[in-house]
Amino acid sequence: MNQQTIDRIQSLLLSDVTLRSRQDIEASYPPRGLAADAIVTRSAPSPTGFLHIGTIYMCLLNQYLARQTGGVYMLRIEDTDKKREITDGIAQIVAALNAFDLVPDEGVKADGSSYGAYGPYLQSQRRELYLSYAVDLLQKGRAYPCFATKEELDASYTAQQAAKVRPGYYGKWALWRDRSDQEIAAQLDAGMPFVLRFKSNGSHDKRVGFDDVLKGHLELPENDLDVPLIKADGSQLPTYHLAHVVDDYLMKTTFVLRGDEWLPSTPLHIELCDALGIPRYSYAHFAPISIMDSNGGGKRKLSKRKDPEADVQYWLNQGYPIEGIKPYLLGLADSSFEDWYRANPNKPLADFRISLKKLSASRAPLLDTAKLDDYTKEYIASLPIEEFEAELKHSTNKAFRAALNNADKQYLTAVLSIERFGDKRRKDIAKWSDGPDQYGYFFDELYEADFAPQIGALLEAFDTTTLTDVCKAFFATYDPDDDQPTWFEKLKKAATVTGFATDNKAFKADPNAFKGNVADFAKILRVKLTGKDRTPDLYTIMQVMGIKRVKARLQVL
RNA sequence: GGUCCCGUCGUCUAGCGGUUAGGACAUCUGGUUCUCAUCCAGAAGAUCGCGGGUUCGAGUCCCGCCGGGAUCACCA
Repeated sequence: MNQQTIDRIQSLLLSDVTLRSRQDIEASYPPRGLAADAIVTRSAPSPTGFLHIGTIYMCLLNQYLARQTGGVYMLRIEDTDKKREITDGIAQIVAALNAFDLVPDEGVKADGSSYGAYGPYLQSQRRELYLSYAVDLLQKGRAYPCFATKEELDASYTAQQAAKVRPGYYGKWALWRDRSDQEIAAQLDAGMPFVLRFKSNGSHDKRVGFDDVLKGHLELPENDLDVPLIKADGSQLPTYHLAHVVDDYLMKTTFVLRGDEWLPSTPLHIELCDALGIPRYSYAHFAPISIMDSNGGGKRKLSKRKDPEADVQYWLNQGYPIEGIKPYLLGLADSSFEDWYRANPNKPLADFRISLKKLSASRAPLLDTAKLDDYTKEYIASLPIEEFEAELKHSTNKAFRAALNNADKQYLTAVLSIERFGDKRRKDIAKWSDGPDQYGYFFDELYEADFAPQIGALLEAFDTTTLTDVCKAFFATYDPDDDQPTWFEKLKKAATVTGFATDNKAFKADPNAFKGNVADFAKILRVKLTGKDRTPDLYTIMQVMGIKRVKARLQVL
């Protein structure tokens, strides 16, 4: 292209922004003056859909690495694809980061406004910056306009497949790379839109080497693709590639931590850095969270489309406590976390230091619900009763919430105190949505509505007379003032009277001689009282419920 | 298909030339004078993807193969 053509392209690119010299721009992004080993990270999600659990994972990693080195952790919103953007995308991201205590040192707020000295942190507001660098490339002969239509590109791709060559816009397949000034002028005269492409000097047969922080020294084929730099969709916004290289340069990112799906495009980013004359980045490509395919397809990357689990909201809606999810994610990132967590139950999670060595060993962390449940059960069991109560009262189950709020304060405390102290705490709640099932039966309205209907099915092995006899025999001697051993002695006596075995050996020797054993006897009482066959200790339940309620539920009038 | 990454119990992993291949979660058994959970004790579970080398000796180093994953958009 001659200078005239170049200048014409430039003025088209700069139709509504003023060109800033790189010197001018770079002067307003001074060095950060941090210690040499301080890591500056950024996470750069795009507001294009629900918030991916992988995004939270990435932010967590970025925050830890920055914080533990006295560095800076930034949030940059990559809103360069206006077609896919959703309306409250940014607010969603910010809210989730808040909830997970991953608030960035610099970044954007829910309303999209930036905070921090290296902003703006919203890419759509940095357009003149990208355009200035794009023009720099254009003037240096490292960028050119491409007027190829979708159809032409598709045809090219088809031809490449037929010829069994590597697909892509490169070399002789780069349709507009070597067009004459006349041809370009003709398109421009006709007012055709163009995409500004990078003019690659690389060769697929040569290799670039670089040291990945996590994967070690890598030798990849050089980039030879003339990728789009500035879109032709009318937005004049950059593609990820240009944006990444420009932003991280200006924002002084020292550590580009990103999912390893980016590995193949790293040679391109290196070439872009070289073409722009800026230093190459330190890349840290980590393995993204994967999942076991429910259709027997084996392990694969979490998919936004196929896996509801990929959506952070999926976990939050079910009431998984964030304080339980976070340690789980930390364990995924660094396998030494589990030991640390156990050894330091009272230290804040922020005290843990993620080791790069361990992170690099984390190859394909699998989202394992059973293990997550273990973490969240442990967390919920460890909660002080006041917090436990407060969280349960946030339940999404309306009736349960009402029951808790209307309950007598003393009664509620007694209910929630069951097996919540000492070493043998109950660990049967993994998520807050489990609350109604575990505690609902203590409240009469819920017992009637949700639990009593189950009784028949649970006790179908016994005939009605037996059930009546059991309840009567037990209640005849029941005294709430009895201590636990006395209570149990009486229970055994009642069991004997109604034909149940109290000697398990005798029962096992001749089961037909009895209606059941003590366990069966207790089960009848348990199910009558709670509508469940799995509950905490029966004695305590009766103590908490009070004699009136016990009597009513055993239906002994 | 090209390119790259990866390959130790069901799952996540420890391992960094000599180990009875360790742990966690899950599973199972027994005990904790009532169920479940918890807790305690214990069990089972890995021919370290396969085949060749190098070495006195290989999960650990080298080569080949196989398998899985990622990527090849005006999406990030």
